[in-house]
Amino acid sequence: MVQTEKSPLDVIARKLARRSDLTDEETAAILGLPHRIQRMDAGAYLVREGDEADRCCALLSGFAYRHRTTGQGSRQIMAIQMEGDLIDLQNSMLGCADHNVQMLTAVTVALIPHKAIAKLADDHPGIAHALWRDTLVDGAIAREWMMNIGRRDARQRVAHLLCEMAFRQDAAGIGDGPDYGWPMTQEQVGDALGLTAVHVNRTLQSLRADKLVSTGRSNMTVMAWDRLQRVGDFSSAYLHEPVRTDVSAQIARRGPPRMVAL
Amino acid sequence: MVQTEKSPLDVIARKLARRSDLTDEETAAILGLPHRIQRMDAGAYLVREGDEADRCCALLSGFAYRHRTTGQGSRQIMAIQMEGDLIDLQNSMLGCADHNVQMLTAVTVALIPHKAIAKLADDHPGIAHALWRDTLVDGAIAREWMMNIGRRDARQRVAHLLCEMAFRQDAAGIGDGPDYGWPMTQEQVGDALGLTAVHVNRTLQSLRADKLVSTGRSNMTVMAWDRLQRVGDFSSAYLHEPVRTDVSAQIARRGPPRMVAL
DNA sequence: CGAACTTTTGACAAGCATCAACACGTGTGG
DNA sequence: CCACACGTGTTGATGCTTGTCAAAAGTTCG
Repeated sequence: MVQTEKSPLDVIARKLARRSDLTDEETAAILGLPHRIQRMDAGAYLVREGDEADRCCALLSGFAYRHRTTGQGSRQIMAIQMEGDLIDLQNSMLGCADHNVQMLTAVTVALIPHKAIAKLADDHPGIAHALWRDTLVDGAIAREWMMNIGRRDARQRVAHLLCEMAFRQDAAGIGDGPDYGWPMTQEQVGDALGLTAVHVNRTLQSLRADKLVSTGRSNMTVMAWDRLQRVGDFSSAYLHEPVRTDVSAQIARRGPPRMVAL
Repeated sequence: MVQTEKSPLDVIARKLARRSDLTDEETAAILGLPHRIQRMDAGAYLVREGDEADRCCALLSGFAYRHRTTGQGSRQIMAIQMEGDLIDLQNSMLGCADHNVQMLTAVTVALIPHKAIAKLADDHPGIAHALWRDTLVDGAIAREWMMNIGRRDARQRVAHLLCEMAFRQDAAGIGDGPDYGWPMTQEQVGDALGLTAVHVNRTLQSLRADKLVSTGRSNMTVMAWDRLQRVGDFSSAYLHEPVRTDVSAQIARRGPPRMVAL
């Protein structure tokens, strides 16, 4: 792989390369994308529903989420994004934002004009393919959430979300042993899972009482990965991450890894 | 537009052209895709979860659906597909099927090797873009379903699904006045909305009693489009169909159109 | 005409929502 | 340094929406 002296977009290239093969030239093209680095506070909006979205955002650190509200004002969180994710491809490529993108924690992002991305895709079929795959996986995750919300009870839903957050952080190389970031309030968890905050609270207490996991302000610790996985009916297939013996396989076999440097 | 003597793939090209501009050359390339026409019965599987999916399927007539089951055996239907839809792009482009694709009615499909589609996308940036957009819209629909299931009550959910079915059939040019195809059993509706068949039954009865809609074996009639839309909290924005004065706008203004020839 | 689905009905149970307080930690300004 | 507001987590009491179970009625099709 090309070793361009640590472009901030490196995280993005690596994320895409996890699921698609990129040539050195393609990697270089991604790293050369015009962008503006920016810090944003927790709670800040990147885009609001209805906006004309003309830029796309690469998350360099921190967590963000995508959500929408019904006519009656209840909110549905549709996705959690983390380091390396290209967020708002959905909105910016379709022109008009059909949902909000908001920061969950303080973050640093790279803002990229959507035209530059479209051009990149036009010039490099391999990148077009990689971006398409990224969108396909995004859809797969959405379908899994749909199943989670539609067909599992509260205990399963919460456990499933915990599993996804842990697994994805490992895959992104930002997990730390059995400890993971847990940037959501219980109200946000409720809005992601179709539950009320009160019920999430009780459900989390039950999971903690069973020594499956412990959750704190902004961190969680997975205490029994395999049991948590069973309770949450979690299988990582839908995330379409390559199976890596160092991390994922280890998780699958016997719990969160001690962590392996990337 | 190129008038190639009615290739069966014409429906597909038209669907893509609804949301993306295609040059004559690109249209011709789509129509020239290698394919095999096949009839399938209601209930037949195109792909099962876990299969290696190496072909993609274009729906030429009839309805299909995509679904998955939890570890406990309950089913979640994730999408309904109709004439003109490219189904199983999701599975075939990711290699391994993460959900089932099954026919809802008797259908005719065109089976296309996924490699031919990948090559088409590589050779024609405009087509790559169109396919990507199609996937983006698929994701937008998934998010709307997520919100429907997670944050709306049974009455709203059912009404919303009815609206979506009607609207999409109009957009695809297969609607007929206030009458539309309604290919789902109440159990399937339940599995799509995260409800039980029994509750769907009661909910449909309530909607019928309120003279919003009438549903029969395989058809439905929208009796009060604007009220149904309000009850279902339905706004067609997420479908990202171009606003056409002949059909969509008319629906938005005063109910299902008398139908306009395409 | 009978088998297999579907739709419909009724009685009852349960999971989750709702409402309302209270506890706790954190940051802010006096 | 304390007082206070504010967001978040926690608890309890209560009730409604929806699920469950079971059976009957209607439909489709060989």
